[in-house]
This record gives sequence, structure tokens and C-alpha cells, in this order.
Amino acid sequence: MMTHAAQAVQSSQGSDAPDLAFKVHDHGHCQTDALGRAEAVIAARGLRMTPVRRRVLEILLEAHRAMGAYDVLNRLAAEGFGNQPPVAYRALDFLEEQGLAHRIRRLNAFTACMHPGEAHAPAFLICRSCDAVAEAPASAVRLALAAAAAQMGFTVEGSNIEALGQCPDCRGRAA
Amino acid sequence: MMTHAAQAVQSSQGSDAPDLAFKVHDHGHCQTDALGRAEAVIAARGLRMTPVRRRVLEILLEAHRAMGAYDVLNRLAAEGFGNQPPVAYRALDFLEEQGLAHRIRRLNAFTACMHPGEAHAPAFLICRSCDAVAEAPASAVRLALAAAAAQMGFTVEGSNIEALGQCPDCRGRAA
DNA sequence: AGCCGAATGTGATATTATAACAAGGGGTGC
DNA sequence: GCACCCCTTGTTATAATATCACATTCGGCT
Repeated sequence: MMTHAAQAVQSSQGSDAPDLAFKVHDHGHCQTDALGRAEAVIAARGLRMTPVRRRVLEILLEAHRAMGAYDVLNRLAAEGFGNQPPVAYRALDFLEEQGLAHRIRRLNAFTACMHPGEAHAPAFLICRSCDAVAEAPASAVRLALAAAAAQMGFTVEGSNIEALGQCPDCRGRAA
Repeated sequence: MMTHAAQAVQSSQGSDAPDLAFKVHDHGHCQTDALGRAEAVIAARGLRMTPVRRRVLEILLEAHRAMGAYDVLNRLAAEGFGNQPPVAYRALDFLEEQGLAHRIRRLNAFTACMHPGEAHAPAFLICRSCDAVAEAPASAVRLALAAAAAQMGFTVEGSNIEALGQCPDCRGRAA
């Protein structure tokens, strides 16, 4: 299904915060779905989905939340891959360039893209309470940004749009 | 490192009027103007504009472009202030909290706010050729972002919106 | 003066990211 | 096969960014 709507990237910080986060869904399904699409995208571009790259993407998909490069690296090292930073950064950079992962600047972290292959430049919603990160459709936001930039003679080639706030769950608990 | 021609870091304000951001203008004027407004803002809030804080703001205003925390620190150290990172970070964090400076996540850098005191939540335009950074009016962008977030039940409390692209000057030179 | 809280100075350390180079691996043309 | 090349990975080292912890100082107050 193409549920473009709510994709939760949820974290369980310490306490078991029962995170129904933005939306309950089938993790297993969206993982295999995203991985399959990623493979197709890479193949179509004549690039190589190597073991390290695939594993990094899998790790991000499994975690289903933002992960620092060193978190990913530790996972890789534990599985017999190289344990030096460039191993993780190269794979992450590759995935980001191919639109299969996103960098969350505010967190110095990365997440797997939830709908690879679709042209999209999402906005990220970061919960300040539970650190969950979700992608939100942002075509309207990008249009507004491009317009504002154009008024100043500036040509937008790429952008990162990140919002900090509270996800439905955390707001509910707070209230 | 940010070693490129100093460019304009300026913007219009709360109202959505385009301005001279990337154009030549009177640096001296906008520096003293911004500094004066900053002092007023701090005083009105019952806070203290200490020598370090004032000097950091001046340094940012003089540079008139994004500066890394360590660039600022080096300037401070050369002038007899403490030369350890917390000295710079504390002042920068204070200025950011008070809306007198902005953090550019994409560059891991800071810029002086060009219109302190005015309620505003700018978008930043970063030139990939010359590293100039300008504030653009972003109320429309913010509205679109809040709407997209609301559809997912997310409440936006703050955001950083940064666009990477080409400023008018650099595009002109390229063409 | 004495007190208190905020701000600063300082040393140490944590976290994030890249440079530089050697070695492997898998195509292609021959 | 094998010689070649390019891309990828492994590894060492280091750079760049950011925070912690604690002592000291400063400003305002009584």
C-alpha cells in the first residue's frame, strides 16, 4: 500500500514509553518493502548494492528511528564489517545521495527513507520528548520556500526542513 | 572551513517583503543598528549583555557571514577572553536563545540575526559557491510546514529551514 | 561587609566527521 | 586466462565540533 501519510520512525528512549507514535503500522512490511524498492532503485541506476550498503540500510530500517553514524558503525563492527568511521560514513553518504536515507541535521543522525524511488524532499518532524522522527510530505513547503528564495534572486537546489515539536503520543501523555 | 568572499547576511523581517540580502549595502549601519537593537532586547528582558556576549555578537556582525564556534573562539582568545570552547559556545547559545543569533545546522555555524526583537522565524539561503548565508522571510513556508505537521497530529514548536543553492552573484558569474 | 546566583575560566573529554593511502574484487577487452 | 581499470572496502590517523565538571569571579542585594 502506498500509505504516504504517516510513517513513524519511533524511538523507545529508556522507559518503555508505549509508542504508538504517529501511526501504528507493520514494521516488517515497511522494512521489506523499502528494502526491495531500494534494491530496484540502485539496480536501475547501474550502481552496486554491496553487502555493507545493504546492511546499513537494513540496520536503519530495523531501528526505525534516527541513528548516529557511530551507532550504525558499532552494529557493523559487531557483524564483522570494518570498524572504522569511514566504513559507516561512506555507506550512509551513498544511501543519502541515492535518496535511500536521510540526514537529520538537528540530531546529527540518519534515518532510512520510507519511500525510496518516489521523488520527494520531505520535511522531518522530530519529537522533543521521545526523539521519534517522521517524514512529512512537504511539496507545499518546498514550493513556498522556493518562492521566498526566488524573491531574493536565490535558486534553491536542495534543502533541509526540520521541525521540532511534540508527536501526538507525547502531547497526549503531557496533557 | 568558511573561507570565501564575505557576502551579505541580511533579510527582511516579519513582513514578507523581499530585500537586499544579497546586495551591496552599508555594513556599518546594519551592524550598529542590529547591535543597538540587541542591547535593547536584552535590557528589556532583564538579562545581562556581558562583555563576552557583546563581543561575540559584534564579531558575528562584523564577519557578516556564518562563522564556526571555533572561529569565534579564536577571535575571543586573541582579545584576551578565555580560549576554551565553552566560552564561545555559552555566548553563542545565549545569543541564539535570545534570538540574536541563528545557528546554521548545515554549516555547523552561526550568524548574527539581522533584525533582533522582531518576531521572526527565517529560512536560510546558503550559497554553495561562496558560502554566503541570507535570511529569507518564511512565514508562508512555516504555515505550510505547520499544516503538513498538523495532518500527522504533530505540533511544531520550532524549526530550522535551510536551502542550499546559488545566490544571484554566483549564478551570474557561472552564466 | 557577607551572601547568593549568574557568568566566566579552565582542563579534560565526548562526539561527529574526514584525509590519506593500501588492499581487495569484479567487470571488460584481449 | 590475465592484464587492466575502476569502484569499493579496510585501516591509520587526525580534524572539527561540542559538552562536562568544577573552581573562580562578578554583580546585585541586604
